[in-house]
Amino acid sequence: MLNPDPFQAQCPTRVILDRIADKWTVLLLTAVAERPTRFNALRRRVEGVSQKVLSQTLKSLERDGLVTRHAYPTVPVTVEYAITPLGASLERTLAPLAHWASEHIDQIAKAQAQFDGRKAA
Amino acid sequence: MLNPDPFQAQCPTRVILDRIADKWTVLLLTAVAERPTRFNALRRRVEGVSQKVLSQTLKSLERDGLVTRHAYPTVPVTVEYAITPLGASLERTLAPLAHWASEHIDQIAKAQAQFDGRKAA
DNA sequence: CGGCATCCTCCCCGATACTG
DNA sequence: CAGTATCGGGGAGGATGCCG
Repeated sequence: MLNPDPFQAQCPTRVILDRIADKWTVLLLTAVAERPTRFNALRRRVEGVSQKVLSQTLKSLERDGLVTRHAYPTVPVTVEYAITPLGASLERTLAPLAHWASEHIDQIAKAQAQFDGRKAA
Repeated sequence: MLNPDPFQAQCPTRVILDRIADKWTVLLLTAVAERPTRFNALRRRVEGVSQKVLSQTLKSLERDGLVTRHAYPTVPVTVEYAITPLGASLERTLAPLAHWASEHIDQIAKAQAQFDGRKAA
């Protein structure tokens, strides 16, 4: 069993955090959770993600069992990514963060302005 | 008002995610939320964080109004970091992630092993 | 359409040394 | 004790080109 202390390197919290705390993972998990989506549709949906990073991120999401990848033998090939039950449960625990963000973004901006103002003064 | 679509670059979700989705921010927020803590105590509590990155991360947490920094004029100086109400509310929305992590870490490990097994085969 | 390979750049982060 | 300054490596991630 892993060390449960959330501040030790090998505890579950740290391991999960190291996996999802990057620029795109949470965003893509959320996007795929909405509905099954094809590669390029995902690329258009999530503004700013490059093809390479999208591919990489989806692959590690697949590896972790959070999304599935299904290739249909059409011409040209169609690839659809979908959420798994495991991924959906993670997405549900992350969803409140989006709500928190919209409700508190103004407070953050205000705090930053105050902090920067004190520095300049 | 900011764009509420969570997949556009300037929406609150993206802004917040860009701020907290790094290696140490969530961890330090959680640690400080437990109790007010001094710099070196924090450093010992959170295994593996370097002095420089701890200092940087605390400063940006302070800038965002998520933690406070209070210096006591002792000799040598004592500096204590504490959570703010804003920081506490963020920490509460992040806390379920730690629970999710301990409950599902085994499933993730299993999915990874299966994925890697298929690749090798 | 959905990738992989390659190259390259930036900046995150660690190590070390020094300061009030 | 609580930082700042400096240096440097490595990896994340962007741009481009090619392929099934």
